[in-house]
Amino acid sequence: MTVSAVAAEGAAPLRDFEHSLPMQLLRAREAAMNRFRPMLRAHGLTEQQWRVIRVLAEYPMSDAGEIARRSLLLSPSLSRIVQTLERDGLIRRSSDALDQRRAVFALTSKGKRRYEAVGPHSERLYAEMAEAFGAERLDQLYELLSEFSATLFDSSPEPSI
Amino acid sequence: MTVSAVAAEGAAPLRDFEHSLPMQLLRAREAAMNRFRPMLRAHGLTEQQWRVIRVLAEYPMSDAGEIARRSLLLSPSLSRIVQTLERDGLIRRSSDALDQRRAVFALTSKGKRRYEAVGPHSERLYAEMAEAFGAERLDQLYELLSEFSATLFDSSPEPSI
DNA sequence: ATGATTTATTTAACATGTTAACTTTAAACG
DNA sequence: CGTTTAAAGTTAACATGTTAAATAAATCAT
Repeated sequence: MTVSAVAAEGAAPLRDFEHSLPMQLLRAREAAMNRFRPMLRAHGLTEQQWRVIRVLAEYPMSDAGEIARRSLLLSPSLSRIVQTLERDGLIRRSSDALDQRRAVFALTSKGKRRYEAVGPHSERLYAEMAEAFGAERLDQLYELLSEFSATLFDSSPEPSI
Repeated sequence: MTVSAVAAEGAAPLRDFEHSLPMQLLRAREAAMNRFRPMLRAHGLTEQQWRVIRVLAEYPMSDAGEIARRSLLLSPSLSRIVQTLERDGLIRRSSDALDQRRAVFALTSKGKRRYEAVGPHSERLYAEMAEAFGAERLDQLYELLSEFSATLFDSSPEPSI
């Protein structure tokens, strides 16, 4: 009997949650990130700081909302992270003249150098991961995950009306 | 060109990391947990506390190491969580007579009642999720994730020798 | 047995996750 | 216009994530 077959039976006892999809998602992400974190740490960055830096490398002058959305960070977390990155001289904030509520951010030259120093390592680890698992299966997994996220965001149980 | 095809080309620029597998894993997990967290919060539990309670419901008298492994929590996190759960009267700790380093934990009757109160809601949300995405695809995704984790844990770049 | 080493767990320190409340500025409305 | 409401960020408070160090008890090796 499959995992979801168990879940589909209303009368079944609680399925073994260690083998639930949310736990497998967590396990898979940990498996992936355990390869990246030591490298990032060696460059003085956390995983989340690196996500913010990458967003700003691709989309300079993003405001906080855009950075948060692209990096999958909640705004309170992002708010602290940009303070740290600014303190460390990796990013620079400037105020938007048209909307005083907004601040826009960009990498400093130090931030760009950091990005260029870390990037190749990130690429290498990703390529190793892709090779270990297989490119086709990686794509298949990626597609399934995309559809899963899209399905669940659409069918939200409590719409935020 | 596929995602991993981009990653496989050494000379390619940094792929769009928002569409990397680690980000999709994060997105998918958030999509799933956003359905569970409000319910857990209504019962006065965090996601991690609920994971610990479920382990103890299935495996009473587990020691900290076993709980940590089964709930995918690092031991420092678990150490704080069991303190909170003990303070709230949901679990009870007792010392192992054979190994004084270990403490073993079990649900109190209050903890069991909480488990029985939350369980059906958890089941229902999981079943809704399975129905929205489709049972077969859910199983397919689960299997791919299992293989992914197994592959990456095996081929660890820096063996902890 | 006793000193060295390993194992289990906790503590420390800092960063982030999560929800709620708050502040400030824009936009909407009368 | 002035008032109200909505939007963008920040702060607050507590919980967890992450790494390193510390503590204590068991095991190993003389």
